[in-house]
Amino acid sequence: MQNKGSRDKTGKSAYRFRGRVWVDGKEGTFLGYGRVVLLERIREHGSITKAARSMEISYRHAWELVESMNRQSPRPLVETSAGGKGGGGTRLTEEGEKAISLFWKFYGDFQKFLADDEKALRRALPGIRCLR
Amino acid sequence: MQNKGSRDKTGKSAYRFRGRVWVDGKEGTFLGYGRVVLLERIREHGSITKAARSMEISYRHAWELVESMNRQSPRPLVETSAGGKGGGGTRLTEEGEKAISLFWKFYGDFQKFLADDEKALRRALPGIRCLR
DNA sequence: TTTCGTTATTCCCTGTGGTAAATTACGGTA
DNA sequence: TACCGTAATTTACCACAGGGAATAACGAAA
Repeated sequence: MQNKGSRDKTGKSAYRFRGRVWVDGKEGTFLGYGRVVLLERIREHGSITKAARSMEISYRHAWELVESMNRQSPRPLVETSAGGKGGGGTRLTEEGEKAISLFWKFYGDFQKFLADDEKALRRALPGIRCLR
Repeated sequence: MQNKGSRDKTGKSAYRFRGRVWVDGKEGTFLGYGRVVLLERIREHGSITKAARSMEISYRHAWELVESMNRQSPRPLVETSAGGKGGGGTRLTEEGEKAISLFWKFYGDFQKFLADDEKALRRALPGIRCLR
């Protein structure tokens, strides 16, 4: 079968410039997309359990992410308490808020870079649409 | 133990802004760092077998990457021949050369973005060094 | 002291991406 | 025709990240 390759049915290039960004700490990933969404869900729900359910990840996984973030920050992004009223809970610290806004800034800049660079590369290499 | 968190022994922030970029085609990844290095090794060695060995990946994996790239391009990036003198071999096409230079341009732009944005974010948020 | 819902921890299971190895196909060359 | 080193393909196996379930720890309130 003939390979239509790089174009979709509209004739536009089917290639897309993609990527991911994250912030590394001393033991690997410190902040990434999923981690920051988790922080936001924790702020919203006040518990790791509910935050995990809302993201459809296991409590175990969510807890490990929280632990990893807290270990890599001089001050925890999240404070937990087990037992007590309502069984306990989890609350976002000021540090956590700052981490969220820092990451979204980074993330937003990156999305803009992707769009701009794709445009620039298409302009610079007219044949890019088919890698010609 | 006290969590030293975000600084290394020099007092500089231990956080690093990282990321990956790739080019998506119609069945997922089309070009990425490993794939492009593979293309270069194929150009250098003239065989998938030797290219794979030089990268310490399995022949199977290398072959799948080549297949995937060829399927997603209107013209193959790599041409293979089985049998014949020397048992056959693999050669990079003009299309393959273009793919390599396109990706490295994209990759280089991204590295620059990472450095610039890290600098900009540190300037914009003075407390970023400790997420303070 | 019992209850309750959460955090914290452990154990087992599984899907998956990959390697390793064996086998076949290939086609020039001697 | 036999040989050779590669491409192509199949099968078996393995490592491990993550899910799920089970259990303990916790501490305020009734």
